[in-house]
Amino acid sequence: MSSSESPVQSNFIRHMIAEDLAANKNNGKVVTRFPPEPNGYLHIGHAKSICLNFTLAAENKGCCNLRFDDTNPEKESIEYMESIERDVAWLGFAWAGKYHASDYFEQLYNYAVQLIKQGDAYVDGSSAEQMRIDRGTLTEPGKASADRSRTIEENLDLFQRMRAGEFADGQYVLRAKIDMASPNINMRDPAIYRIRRVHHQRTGDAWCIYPMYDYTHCISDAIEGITHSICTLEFEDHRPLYDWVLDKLQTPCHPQQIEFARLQLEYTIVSKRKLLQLVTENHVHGWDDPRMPTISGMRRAGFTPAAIRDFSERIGVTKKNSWIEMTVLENCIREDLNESASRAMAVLHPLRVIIENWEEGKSETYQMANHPQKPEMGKRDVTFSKVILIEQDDFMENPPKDFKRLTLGGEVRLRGSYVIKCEQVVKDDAGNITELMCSYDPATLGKNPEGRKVKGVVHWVSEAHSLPAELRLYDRLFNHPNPDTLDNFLDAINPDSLEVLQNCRVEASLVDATADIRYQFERTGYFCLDAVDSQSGQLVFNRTVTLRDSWGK
RNA sequence: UGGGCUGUCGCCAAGCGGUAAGGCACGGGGUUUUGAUCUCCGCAUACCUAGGUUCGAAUCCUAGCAGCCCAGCCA
Repeated sequence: MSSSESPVQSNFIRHMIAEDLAANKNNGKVVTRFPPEPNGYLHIGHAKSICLNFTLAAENKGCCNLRFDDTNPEKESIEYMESIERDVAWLGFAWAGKYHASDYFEQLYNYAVQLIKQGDAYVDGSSAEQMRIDRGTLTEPGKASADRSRTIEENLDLFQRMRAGEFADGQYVLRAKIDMASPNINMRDPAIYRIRRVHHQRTGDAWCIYPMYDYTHCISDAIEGITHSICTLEFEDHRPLYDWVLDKLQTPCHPQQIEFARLQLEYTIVSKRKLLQLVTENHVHGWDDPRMPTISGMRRAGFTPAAIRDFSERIGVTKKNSWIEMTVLENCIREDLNESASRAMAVLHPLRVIIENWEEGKSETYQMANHPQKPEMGKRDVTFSKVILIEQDDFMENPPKDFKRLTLGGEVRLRGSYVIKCEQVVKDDAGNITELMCSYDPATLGKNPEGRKVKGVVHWVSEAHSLPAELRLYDRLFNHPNPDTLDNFLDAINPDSLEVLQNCRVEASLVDATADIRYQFERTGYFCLDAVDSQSGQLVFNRTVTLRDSWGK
């Protein structure tokens, strides 16, 4: 991990683990797991969980497993599993073991049989609708199903026949026998197995009954010897069930479930359902669209694993629902890229500048530092010639008072090159500025002009020595801080979340750009080559984030 | 109105009875051939509220108030 990452700070889970270690609980071991359901792509919220689980294990000389919670084949797929593995690895983490809840289906079945034998589970023929009614409400206790008193023998027989496929989907369900009057609704005899004739991506058609999350998760944790089972707040009410199952069974161990608040980031959504909707309804161009808060989208946008890890550490871990401002994430990527990105020059909206007193056909090539504070990052060639391109808004005829760039009759420094002075503005019939006629001061290459101060610095490329490129400028996908609070989150989509600039010109050194090299296009932002659409001769760059701008363009 | 959880600066967050860390944001100064970076300074007599215990309370007790989660054969 890069040294730019923040030092670790205390949080309640670190405290708990430290106490467990001090008490020699779990023989001093720390084993965690990241347990995604493969029903979508990983997003920034998952990154928080991934970083938490892997980091906690690593800093305590423990290990962390990757476990797919694949108990609902209706929504899951191999494509999602592959993307998840790719993203976790990309974030920089190595799992100790890669498991699937489906690896445990046989054991899970045997444990269920055990529960039935103990009188702790029963087969219920109630319809889903009836079960819902019998469950009661938040303020009223539930009612027992008639099947609750079925004998153990009958339950055993029925459950075995459920597995054998003798019944229709939904005809029976296996329920834990706990307490229909519990104030905690999760304890009112929750279903732990359902009949579903769905092809499973890993077990094929071997099973027609599938275990439910609450029953599966705790046992999977126990089988893997997980010590600290970290999950999000909404599972807090499920902890009594987690513990109940493990208390009833002779599992290898009894992990401790710990809940923390999931990430909520302003101006984004992390609901898998909504993310999927953005993709299927083409509001974005796929799961890896750089505007998506998915790991794959952020990767394509140019985010670095180190920045995401740093972000996860900075936002902290608590049980408090909170909203993180976008600036925190932006600051993380800027901080990392400022250190590591090579500088280059790119002109987004070109304006021709003719250097009148420069000899026709002559060119000069300089070496420019790839990083102003890091000479070890080397240099690159940049060529200057008679016709150069600067940014349109780096010139103003009627500038505001604090304008530091080029004006008619004014001077400006061309970054890494000469100071030029604007002598004349050339316009077309419509009054649009088409060209600037300028002069250069030959005494200003590598040194300041004598007797006067030039405060503005502007980036540029030589028209003849630059390359055409498409630049994609991304802005936040939503223009509302919390789209989820709207009746329709799609109403919050920012119509200007993507601006495609087709006529950009970038310096020649960028022919060698690859998607994994990050650049700072000086004065405009951090960019990287688009991994999907860029081709040699047709460069496409994605803007990761702008530079901080205290002047406010 | 059942149960669970949470409440420290605009946004995060440390703090665990000894007198409010840090980050982001914001405001101001300096350096600068990126209006970037870097750097310096400022930014909660105050910890949801009200009582109480204590020499001393954000930390303990009591009572309120506010917010979040739970009634899938989803996870």
